[in-house]
Amino acid sequence: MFTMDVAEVLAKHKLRVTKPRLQVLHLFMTTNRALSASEIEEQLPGFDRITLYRTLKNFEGSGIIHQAINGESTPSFAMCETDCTHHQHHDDHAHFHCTTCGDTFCVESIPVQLTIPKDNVGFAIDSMHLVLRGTCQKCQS
Amino acid sequence: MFTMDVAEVLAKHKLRVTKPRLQVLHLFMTTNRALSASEIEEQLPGFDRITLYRTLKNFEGSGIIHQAINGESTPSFAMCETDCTHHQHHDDHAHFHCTTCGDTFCVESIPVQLTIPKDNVGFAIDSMHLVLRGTCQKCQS
DNA sequence: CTGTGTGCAAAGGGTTTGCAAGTAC
DNA sequence: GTACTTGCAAACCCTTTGCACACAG
Repeated sequence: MFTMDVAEVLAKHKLRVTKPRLQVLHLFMTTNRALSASEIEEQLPGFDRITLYRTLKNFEGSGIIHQAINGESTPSFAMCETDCTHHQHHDDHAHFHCTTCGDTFCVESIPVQLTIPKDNVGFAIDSMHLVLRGTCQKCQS
Repeated sequence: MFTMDVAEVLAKHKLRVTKPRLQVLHLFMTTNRALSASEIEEQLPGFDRITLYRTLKNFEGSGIIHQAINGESTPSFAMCETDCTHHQHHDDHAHFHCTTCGDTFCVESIPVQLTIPKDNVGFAIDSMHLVLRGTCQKCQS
């Protein structure tokens, strides 16, 4: 039963196992793209919106999900594929955003690593994000 | 007098020369970083907020400014360094965002070009954005 | 003169905070 | 039992829309 796996993930990250958290985490574990708060609300009718925002913040802080920077004003989140600690996320891949349907996908086939010389521009770079925008396969009629 | 240059830019993009547009454009032309709507409001006390949003949208549509994707939920804009047409912006460089002070800078020394194979992931890629996040020189005490 | 731009009010969407009741451990 | 979590209300940005007046060309 799926609840077992989902609960284990919560426990591993030292989060209390509650129904809202199980619902949201299960959704992420069965979705192959990044989700925004409003998309999650559509998938979980009746889910309390405030609880959702707090859940997302908790999951992100615990390293269960990472924010997929996609150039939109409303943030999307996706599951971290490997273990992430609180301060070091492993979202070292590009993200693609379809400007037609609004979906955001992790593109793990395009890795992103901190290869830029860190000091030749005077900035201390903590993270790099590669954002691809265009039209996804489904929307290419 | 600076007004001359600013007005010329507006005229070149076939925009009517009005006081609000001159103010906003002058601010962009004398600022070496990307600006959000709220930052512009701070710089231009008394400026009408609605007019500001419309001005930014007009400037972006005319290719005078481009949106600097920086991973924040509130968009920032910077001047296009070369001529941009309505549909093809030349913001082909990385953007750095300081997570301490919130400033966003264009990093023209790091070019970004559409070199990714366009079809090996099923996406038709229209634009690529490289976002660097960390601490700017000023905030590195 | 004509069409575009401005500025005010109002509304809309996303997100956060305060607090009492509920629940995981 | 205790501390954490939920869920409701309310508030808080940021941004857009409608409309009358003003102004650039």
